Amino acid sequence: MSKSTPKPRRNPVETRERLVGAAVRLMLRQGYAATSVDDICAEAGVTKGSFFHHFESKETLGRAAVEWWGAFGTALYAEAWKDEGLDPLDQIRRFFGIMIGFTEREDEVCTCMVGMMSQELSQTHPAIREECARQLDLWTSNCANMLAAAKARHAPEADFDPEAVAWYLNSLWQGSMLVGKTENRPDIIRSNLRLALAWVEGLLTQTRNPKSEIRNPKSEPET
Amino acid sequence: MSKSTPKPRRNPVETRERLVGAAVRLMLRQGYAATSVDDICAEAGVTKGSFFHHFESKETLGRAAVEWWGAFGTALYAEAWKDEGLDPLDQIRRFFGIMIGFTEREDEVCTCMVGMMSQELSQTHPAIREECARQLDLWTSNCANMLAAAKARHAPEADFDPEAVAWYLNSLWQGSMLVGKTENRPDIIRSNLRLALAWVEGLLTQTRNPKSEIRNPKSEPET
DNA sequence: AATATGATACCAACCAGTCTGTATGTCAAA
DNA sequence: TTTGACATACAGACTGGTTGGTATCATATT
Repeated sequence: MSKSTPKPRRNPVETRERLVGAAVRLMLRQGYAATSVDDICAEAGVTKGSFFHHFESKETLGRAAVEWWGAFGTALYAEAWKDEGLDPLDQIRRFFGIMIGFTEREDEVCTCMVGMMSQELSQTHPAIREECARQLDLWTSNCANMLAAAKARHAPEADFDPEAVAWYLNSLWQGSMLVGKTENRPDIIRSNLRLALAWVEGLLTQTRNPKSEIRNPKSEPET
Repeated sequence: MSKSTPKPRRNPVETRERLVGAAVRLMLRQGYAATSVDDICAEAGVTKGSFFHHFESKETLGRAAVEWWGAFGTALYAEAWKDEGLDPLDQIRRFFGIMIGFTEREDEVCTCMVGMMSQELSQTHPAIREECARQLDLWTSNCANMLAAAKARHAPEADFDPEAVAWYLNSLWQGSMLVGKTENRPDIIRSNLRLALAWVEGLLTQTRNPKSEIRNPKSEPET
């Protein structure tokens, strides 16, 4: 126990983490462009030389910040699907519970790094846009898997496409955080999530779609 | 007819419009912070002296740009409710049709000034956040009115709160544009809108909610 | 003449990124 | 175990360019 890392002056791993953490904190509040490299260095307690030793550019750090947020989210959601044997519908319920919990943190605005960075940068910083897209893909495929499993178990006859529903829920979640932040009303987010969960539960108790003039359209991905 | 404004060199109204238009075009692409006053002046073909004659600051112009976008949107949606006698459910269908149309414009990214500005600035520029909130309020109350009218006419017994559903749809719309832009897949937006319309139609053909364990929660606005 | 517009030059602060130098840790040879 | 060469990690002054905003002056419209 004499060798328990006695606070070395140099700690490249920690320095990197501090920079990424500072970037997440500042950019989550101010956005990307309004956050200067100097701001980040000051927040992290690190100098500029160090910054550019670890990251080749501000954009590179931006990407790393989005990645960090993705890992953070994945860890949060993991609670929902950690139990192997759990009924997928209950997993979905937990999934919604986690999101609702995220709106209930004190003194923390309910917002998403991926949504913020993509909204601000998707048309000018392709590398960051791609990283954001990767994170959305991840969320959606996890969600679609739960939906597909729940459908197989509870309503194999139901007429919905798990992936389309997953994109729908992802969009609703992102938009809810945006609206909640704009209106300063996290209760809207919770209300939206409850309506969406009820809808999903409805989809999964449907044995045969009763009368749907409107059909679920085939998706048409372009380029 | 001799006095039909023979192209005066000075035209404060037009100058103002050119500046607002330039700001909308540039900020819609690059965001607020990344768009400089010089950029805007160049795009508008106007000099800086003129800029600061018409707007006291960049932030003031930002607000004006959000207002402009709101008016632009209102004009678009007006198509849905211009016919006095139209069945409110058909108004809603038109409403969705207008949004779908908005995703189908060629060479134009489907995005929203209000969502962009609010996402980037809501925590640092209160005045702009408030203007964005005003625009969302407008959209939502128009939408809620249609829903309430449709409910009164088609399903007075139905168990849903028009305002909550309107916020839900607003969130879905905003989030869909965000996700569609991130993924470069406008088809996701359309798919989401179709699912949402089907859901709304379902709500309105509901005579008595069949079995709803999950109830529509009372909203709890804070501060 | 008075005022509303617009043009131009200019400013101090700030920007991302570079450069040069120094401190620290590592590892192999002695 | 000591030494010393070397790569990594960090410090901070500096640079060329840009930022939002101002001061001043010119001209058009009333």
